Parts: sequence; structure tokens; C-alpha cells
Amino acid sequence: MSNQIFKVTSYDKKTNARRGIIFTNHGLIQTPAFVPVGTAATVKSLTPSEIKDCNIDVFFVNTYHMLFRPGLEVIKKYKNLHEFMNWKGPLMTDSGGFQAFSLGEHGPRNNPISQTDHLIQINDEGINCKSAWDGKNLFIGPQESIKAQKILGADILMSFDECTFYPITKKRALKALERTHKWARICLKQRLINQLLYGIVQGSVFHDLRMQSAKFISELPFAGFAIGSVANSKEPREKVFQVLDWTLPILLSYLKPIHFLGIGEIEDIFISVSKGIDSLDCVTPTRLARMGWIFNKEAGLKNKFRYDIGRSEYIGNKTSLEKGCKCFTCNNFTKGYLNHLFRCRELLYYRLATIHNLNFFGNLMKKIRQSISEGIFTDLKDNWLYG
RNA sequence: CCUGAGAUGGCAGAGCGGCUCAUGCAACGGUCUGUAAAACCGUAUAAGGUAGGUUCAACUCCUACUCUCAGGA
Repeated sequence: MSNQIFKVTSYDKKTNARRGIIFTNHGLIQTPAFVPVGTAATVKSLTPSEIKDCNIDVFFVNTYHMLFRPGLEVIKKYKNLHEFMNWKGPLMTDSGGFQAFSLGEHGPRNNPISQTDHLIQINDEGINCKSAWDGKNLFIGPQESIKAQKILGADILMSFDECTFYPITKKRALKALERTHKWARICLKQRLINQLLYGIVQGSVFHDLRMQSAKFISELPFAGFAIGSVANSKEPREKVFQVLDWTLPILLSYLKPIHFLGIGEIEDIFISVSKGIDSLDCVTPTRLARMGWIFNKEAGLKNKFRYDIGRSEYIGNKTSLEKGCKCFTCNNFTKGYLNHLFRCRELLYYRLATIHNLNFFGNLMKKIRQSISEGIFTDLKDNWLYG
């Protein structure tokens, strides 16, 4: 096969974890991969070379945001997103479907000053969006999304789907599933060159719906699969992973890369990888860095492997953010300094904290990959979660 | 030395002759999972420079003193 897009190089013997490579037009993605989120065409506060130095192969840009700002006309002037950002590696774009959830009536923000539900309306054709920046109205359906993603030029595209909230009635979840399936077919009609389109499995926490969706999506000629609507932070954790247990046996039989949308606490990563997930994207390392959370293995599972650098106990602390960490931040600066920068909301804080956290994630994935090829993935996992 | 302004919680800083006295920062706790997040939420503590006076009642009005700041000699 001349155009191989995915190759598994090793399988773990005790779990469904697998190590592999996704081949893209802009280079390789080593899997399992962590995919940071760069919503507005930037992994906030980092330059492309800094991202790469964190052992990160690929990151996520959001089509919705690009459509409004800067607009596709601007991207066209640069040929594609890679040129625009000066990022030479692989890229993924989200379809915009997630914003119907994040900006819609069931969005995760319960903050009274940022009511967003008036910005998005969803129907069987797609979503009507109103720009929060200039009030401009825009319709995004499956066609519009893929056309936009073609122009953006990412290496991996997401099909346009409806992300559901939790809790949700089965009737409503079925509706979202039917829309997602209908839209999946429409997305596939677009001709793509050197771009991999992933189909998204929906079905909320309902066993039969997830099975139905996994079956439907997996039988379509997508380059890879993604599992959506499990990162709403409201559903019980066991249900999140139940969804993987239901759907992965079907998806894994195709030898195509599988992405888990929106998942990214450390424990979640280990569990997901052990079940067969090849890539996951999440906001955790970058957003939490900006909120003062520094990842650190010693903080342990009960603290979600992180601590709050802004706390008074770190004033003047002359140790590095994490013992043994080789990242730029840890090599050059102390907790006490970061504590100071954070309290002053100095710009340098955001960059240094993001560099450390992203290194933490990038290096963890590297260790996970190595452990899979060395046959010691379970040992690594147990060491982190229960050691 | 003169003139003027001022003195409020750990800090900064409003208002008010009378309810458990604003707000911000700091403290403490919480949230965040395909990013309108450099965000948001909650809790507790805590004051009236000193000495008098007026008043039913003073952090708020008056007097003196102390101190601070600005300008002047």
C-alpha cells in the first residue's frame, strides 16, 4: 500500500495499548500522542519551536475560531495554517461542532457574566453562529466545516458532529447521533488530498447508541476515528471509560488511528491508552498552567499530579518546579520565582508554566510509548497511579 | 518655621451623624477535560493616629496634640 497513513509498531501484551506512527504530509505523529489545544492558531504563549521542544508532534486548531478571526481570506493569503503560524509539523483542526456545545445553552460555563447561549443555535443542517466579537452571523454545517478545514490545510480533520451535554435524555442523544451520522456522510463527499478525515462516534452514555454509532462510523471510509462527548466534566468517570469499553473493540478492528476528544487528566490518559486510544487532545496542561497549576509526578494521583504555584508556601522556594525535570523552565528558574511571576500576573509566568506543563505531558507520552515497545506499559502505569 | 492636604482592616482605598460599614489586593478553599478561560466561584479575619468636646448617637462634626505628604521660607 503506497499511501499508508497508520502503522502500529508494538502492541502491549497485557492491555490494548499500542504504539504507532501516523504518517502525514507534514511529518510523523508518534502515538500514543498528546495533542495540545491551540484554539486560536496558537498554543497560548508558546512559539512553534517551544511546542516542538516539549516532545509534541501535533496540536489542535479550531475551525470555528478561524472562521471569525482572522477569517479564511487571511489564511488563504498564507496558503494554509502551517504557513500562517510558521508551524512545520502536523496539525489537526476541530470541526466547529464542539462550539454548539461550549457556547450553547448547555455549555460548561456556569459563569453569569459570560452567558453564551444566544450565540449558537443548532438544527438538522448545522449551527447558526453569531460572532461574539463583531456580531457577524455565520452558518456552519458539515459542508461548510470541511470546506473551511480544507482551506486551513490541517493534516487531520474532524468531521462535523453534534457534541452532547450530560445528563441528556436518550431521545435527545439519539437526535444528536442521527445528525452526526447524516453529517458524517456529507463530510465524506468532499475530496481531500493529503488530509485525513476522522469520523466521530457519538451516543452519549447509552450502550446501544454508542454501539450503533461505532458500527456506523467505522463502516464509513474515514482515515481514523474519534470519540466525542465524554469530556463535559459532568458525567461520572466510570461512564466515560465505559464508552471506550463499548466502542473500542469495534473501532480497533480496523487498524485506523483512534482519537479521544477532550480527554487529558493524567489518570485519564493512562486508562485511555490502556484501552487502545492513539491520541488525545486536552486543554489541561496549557489552561491549568495559566491558572497556576504546575504538573508534578510527586504531587500524586490524589492531587491529579499538580500543585498550585501561587500558594504562599512557595514564596522564596529555591527548588525547581519538578525535581529531575529537564525542561527549559526547570533548568533555569525556581518555584519561588514562578510564584512571584504568577502573583504579579507577569507575562513570563504564562510562558514558563506552559513550557513546563507541556513538557510534562510530552515526556509522559514519550515514556508511555517507550514502555509499550519495551513491554512494560503496565508497570509504568501502576508506578504512576498506584506506586 | 509657615501654608495646605491627610491619618480607615495585613496592605491599598471609598462612603456615611444611627441597621451585622464598599471595593480591590493578600490569606484560605473550590472549579476547570474537542479553550470567548491571562478565567470564574466561595469563605474567614480584620479598622478608624492620640486626648478631649458637641450629640440620644461619632469612623463621619469641632478643638488640641502627634505623625505623614506637598508647596513655600
